[in-house]
Amino acid sequence: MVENDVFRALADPTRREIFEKLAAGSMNASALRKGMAISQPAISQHLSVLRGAKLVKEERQGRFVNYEVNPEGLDLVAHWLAKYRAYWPTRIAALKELLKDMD
Amino acid sequence: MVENDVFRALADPTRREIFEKLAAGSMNASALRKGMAISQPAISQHLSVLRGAKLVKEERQGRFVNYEVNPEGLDLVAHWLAKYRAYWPTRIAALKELLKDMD
DNA sequence: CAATCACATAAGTTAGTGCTTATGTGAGAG
DNA sequence: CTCTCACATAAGCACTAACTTATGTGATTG
Repeated sequence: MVENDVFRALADPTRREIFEKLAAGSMNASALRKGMAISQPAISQHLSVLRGAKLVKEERQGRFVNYEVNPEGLDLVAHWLAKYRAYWPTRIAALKELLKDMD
Repeated sequence: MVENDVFRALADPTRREIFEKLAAGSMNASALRKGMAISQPAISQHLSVLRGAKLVKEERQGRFVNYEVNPEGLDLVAHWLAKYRAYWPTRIAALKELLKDMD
C-alpha cells in the first residue's frame, strides 16, 4: 500500500526537510546534505524511503544522481485529504483564491 | 511542532482507520473498537495520539466519551500540501470541479 | 453505597526506525 | 588502468512506537 508509505515517509522531519529542499529545486544528494548535520548514508537512506513513497524521482547523470519531486506522492496525499473535505470548510475560500491565482 | 504530530499520527494505518471511521460519523471508543482486532487500551492510546495531533476532538457525555473529527489537523495537512501545489497540476482541474460542487 | 461500565493510565515486551561506521559499486578523471 | 568521487548497501546500535495485561478513575445503575 503506497498510501501507507507516503504517510510513513512524511512522518520523519528530516525527510520532510529534504523534500522541501527538493521542492525548491532539484539537486543531487551531496547538495542536499549541505547545511544538514547528517551523514551521507543517512541522506541516501532517506531518499530511498522517499523514492519508495513516490515522493521523489531519481535521474542518473554521470556519477551524480539528480533528485526531484515526484508529484505522484503528493497526489496520494491530496487524494486522501479530499476524502475529508467536508471537515475543512474554513479552507475552501482560501483554496478558491489560490486556484484563481493560478489561472 | 504540531505539523510533526499530524504526520506521525497519520503514519499508523490503525490510526488512519480510526480517523476514517470518525469521519463517517462521531462515536465513542467502544463503538470504534467494533470490528477491529485490537484491545481497548490500544484504541484509547491511538485516540490520545490523534487528539495530540488535533485530528480528533473529545466530548464527555456521562461515562461515555464521544469522539469526532477535528478539522484543525486536516487544515495543517492541507496547508502543508498547498506549499507544493506547483507539483500537482493534474489535480487542479479536479479540485476546481470539487469546489464548484460545493457552491 | 456497592457493583458495573466506559475509558485512561502504568508497566513491560517486542518490533521497527534512524542513525552511525565500514564497505561496495559504478562512472569520470588523470 | 588506477584513483577518486558520488552514491548505495551492510551491519550494528540506541531509541521509539505499538501492542499487551493489569490497574486506576470517574460516572451510572441497581
